[in-house]
This record gives sequence, structure tokens and C-alpha cells, in this order.
Amino acid sequence: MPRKSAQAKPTDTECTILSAIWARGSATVREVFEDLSSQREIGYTTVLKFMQIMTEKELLTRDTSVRPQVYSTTQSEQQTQKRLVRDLVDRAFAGSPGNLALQALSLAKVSPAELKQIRSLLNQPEDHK
Amino acid sequence: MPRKSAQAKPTDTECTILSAIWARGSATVREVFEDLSSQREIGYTTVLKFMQIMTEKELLTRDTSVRPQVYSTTQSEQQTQKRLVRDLVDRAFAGSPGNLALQALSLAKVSPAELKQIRSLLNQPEDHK
DNA sequence: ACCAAGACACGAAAATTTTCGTAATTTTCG
DNA sequence: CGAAAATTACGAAAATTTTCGTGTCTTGGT
Repeated sequence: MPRKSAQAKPTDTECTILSAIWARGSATVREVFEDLSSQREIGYTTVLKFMQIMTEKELLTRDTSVRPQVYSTTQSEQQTQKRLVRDLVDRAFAGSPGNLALQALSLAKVSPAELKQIRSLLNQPEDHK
Repeated sequence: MPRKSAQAKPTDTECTILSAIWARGSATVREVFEDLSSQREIGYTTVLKFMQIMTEKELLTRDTSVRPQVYSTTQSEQQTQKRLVRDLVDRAFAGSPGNLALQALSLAKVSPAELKQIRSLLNQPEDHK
């Protein structure tokens, strides 16, 4: 059977939900709901439904042995972020990740710790993939 | 009348179209159609319709005095990219642009010229906005 | 001037994403 | 135990994005 060709990128709201779960490690519907609520108007069952659908899509898994159920992501934060970045680079940065990085860095407030990481990344001869 | 509160981010396909126009400076429907066609299956009138809608949304303007009509973007490439980056940072990078930059840089093939730009950006004490 | 080819306008359907009401189930606790 | 509160399942509508067919208009060539 044909596996999902290239794995679809999560939608906007799905990304927001993934973020909330990343920040907590794992989370209940209510916890995610409260996080999203603080950003914008949204109903509890809307969030619930999203998380159910995301579970079907295998973006999330849940532990049904506990109440309330606890959800976790199936893909690592980095993996997902990488996919999102690649998509954006291809779609709006003419395939140039450096240009995206540049835009991100000129966006202001990059913490000193991050700057350090970036510098060290730049200084190694690297050839990752 | 209420102006669009925060300006919606262009949709995925819209971004692809904007990219095609950026690369050319300005473009006709046929030119954009050919660019998109090389990436994926899509109909000519689909592209046309998109560009008409984008014109309504004021993402594009067109010169109707020439045939075929020539379309240009209303927002600069950088402006739009900045909005896209900001959105992604907020949505999936916990508000940390440095982290996004890091992911982009570890994505491989960043040209030497870009590296140079990035280094010089990092070395100035700056505080842009 | 005429006709074929290309360009454009328009409307609407298809597909996807987002929304939530309602009902059923489970848990809490008085 | 029983009732209220919280949680979950389900179905479907609303909103948005993507798709294109069809018909009209313009242009280039003979």
C-alpha cells in the first residue's frame, strides 16, 4: 500500500497545538485549550476535535488508560520544525535556507545563547544533511 | 471602514505565485503558469483565477494597458517574507527566531555568500526592529 | 476582414480546514 | 449511592482554499 508520499505539513492550527504540547512534553485537551484560549477565541470541543483528528492522522498519540487522556506528539519537535522550514524555504525563499535564516535573525531579539549556538554552527566546517 | 486588522498571511499557493513573480520582477499569467506547472500539475485558468483573487486582495496589481497583462506584487519580497517568518516563529518556534535560524542553517547547503552575510550580521551589535 | 489562438471574466464546484452543538460516558464528591 | 461536573464521541455546518469549465473578448496572421 502506498505510504503517504511526502507527509503533509501540519496546518496552521495543528502547528499551534503541536507547539503547546512540545512546551509541556505532553498535555491534556484542557491544557492545550487553555494555552490556545490565551491567544485567541476558540471552543473547548474545537480543540478536542482537532486533537482527535490529529490522532487519526498520527500526528499525536494518546494514553487512554488515564483520565483525562494525555496526548503526545509522534514526531519530534525538531523533525516537524525541519519540515516546516523546508516547506517555507521552497515556497517563499527560492530554496535558499540562508536567506530565511537572515530574515529570521534580522527579526530582532535573538537571545545571546542562541547567537552563541549560531556562531558555533557557522564556525564548524560542517556538512550535515 | 475597518482596515484589515493585521493583514492575513498569503496562503500556500499564493506564496508560490508571489515567489514566481519575485523571481521575474513582474510576470504574466502564462509565465507564472509555466513556472508552477514545472513544479506540479495545475490548470492555466486556476492560476489566472488565483492572480485575479490576489489582485482583489491587493497582493498584486496589474497593468491592464498591455497584452497580456503584467502583474506585480504590492508588497516587497522582504516585507512578505518577514511576515511569513514571524508567523512561523510564533506558531512553531515558541517565538524564538534564533531557533528558526538555527534550523534553517542546519538544513544544509547555505551558500558561502550567505554565510558571509550572516556572519557580518552577527558581528554588528545592531538592534533593528 | 476573418479566423484561429491566446487571454480574460465569471461562476460555481470540490477539497480542505476550522468550527461547534449535542449526546454519551466517566469521574468527583457530598 | 446519586447528581453535577468534566471528559469524550460524533456528526455536521461554516469558512476558507483550491480547482476548473465555459463563454467572451482580443490579437496576430493571411
